[in-house]
Amino acid sequence: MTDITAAPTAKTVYVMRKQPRQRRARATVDAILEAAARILVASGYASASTNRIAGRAGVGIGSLYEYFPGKEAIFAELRRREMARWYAKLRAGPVSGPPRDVIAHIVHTRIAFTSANPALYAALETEVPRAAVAEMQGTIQDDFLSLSTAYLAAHRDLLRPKAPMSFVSEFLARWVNSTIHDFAMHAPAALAGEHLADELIDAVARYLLSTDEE
Amino acid sequence: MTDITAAPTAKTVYVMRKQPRQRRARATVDAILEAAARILVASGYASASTNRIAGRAGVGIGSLYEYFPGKEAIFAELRRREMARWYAKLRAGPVSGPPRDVIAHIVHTRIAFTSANPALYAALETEVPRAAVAEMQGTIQDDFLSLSTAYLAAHRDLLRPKAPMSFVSEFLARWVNSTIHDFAMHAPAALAGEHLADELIDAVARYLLSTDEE
DNA sequence: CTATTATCCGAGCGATCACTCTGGTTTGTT
DNA sequence: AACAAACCAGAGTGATCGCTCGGATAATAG
Repeated sequence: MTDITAAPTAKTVYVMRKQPRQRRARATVDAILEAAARILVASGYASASTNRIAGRAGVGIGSLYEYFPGKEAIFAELRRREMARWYAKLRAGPVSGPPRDVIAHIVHTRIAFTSANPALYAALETEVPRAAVAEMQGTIQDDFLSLSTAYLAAHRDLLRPKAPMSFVSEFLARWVNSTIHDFAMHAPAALAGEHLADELIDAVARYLLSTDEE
Repeated sequence: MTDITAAPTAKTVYVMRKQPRQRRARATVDAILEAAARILVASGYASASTNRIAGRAGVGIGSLYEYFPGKEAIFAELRRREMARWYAKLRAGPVSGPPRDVIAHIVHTRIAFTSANPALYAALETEVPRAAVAEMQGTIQDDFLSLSTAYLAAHRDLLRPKAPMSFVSEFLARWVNSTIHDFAMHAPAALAGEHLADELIDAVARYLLSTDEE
């Protein structure tokens, strides 16, 4: 006599069971992740069953569960790797220097990251339940934020907004990030054009700095 | 001999099968939608099965399928109703007049809408697969955009940006919308404060208008 | 009151799901 | 060569899923 209105007990484990040690095993994991990405893009999260992923990857279902405790963990790992790629690129550019250059670098990097594999990015952001990646937003996203905060603090004298520095920093990070994200979702064609980057950089600069030139 | 790697045939019908005609039936539909919302918020989209929704709503599973062709249609309808509420509020305020007033009205309305039922809003936006609501983005969202476009065109002489008007309009709509959305998702506490609205209005005004005052 | 239409119900069906378990194969070590 | 550890495989299991169908009940029309 089970109560159908009750919530099923969730396990919520989003970490890999173990890391592959041999080259062969690393290839297996990569194949699983690639298959998961392909199915996700083509058919959505709901139809990306573990059996189907394993089948497409050319590995046994047992091998899949050797490394991943469940379906969510696969996509969490997929997203983790994508994010790491972005953050590396972000760190590679000018993270200190004239504000306009830093702003431009961040905007361009963010757009480039989104454009690299638009379909996968969109699917990861919209199809995969947020719970599966909630933990990760406490790592990389926070790093991004603290980077922004540190930069602003170092250039405090140039800044116009009189709201608390901590808020301005968060406001900027979310603004840039979410706007590009929104374009990527609903108007991906605009990512390739020049207007988006130009206007965004312009808007941020006008908000952040006192208007002196021109 | 079925191919496990193949995608299952999707039906993709997101419209109600029929509208309830009697009062009794309208109550049934409302109960279903409310139960769906509650379960979605409490346990997520994945565990919001049709059987569970019907059970929680206190109606037979057969009644549910009398009005909805499937699970997705329920949440599509739920979202449709939420959106209609927002758009009505938007139209109720000053949609013409001094730019700063209009900007402020849009920002405040948008924040208020998100704050009305934060948990439901968040769940609808993050848990429900986008495919289930893609069609709707062609109706209300477009209305919002055309409203914005019309206003800008009417005040062309005041505007500073030299990018094409059509782009500026889209840029603004996405910027405001996505920024508030992002705060609602990841830092809902900030919605209640004054900084978000103030800084957002300020940033938009500085971007859109020539800096004269101060 | 009768006929018709609208509404409601829930047992149960076929499909699919996530995941386990047992046993075989490859790789590395000594 | 001998052994252990890492890796791979996939048939099968129990649970759950979305959804149908046939018939009961209530509202409305004539």
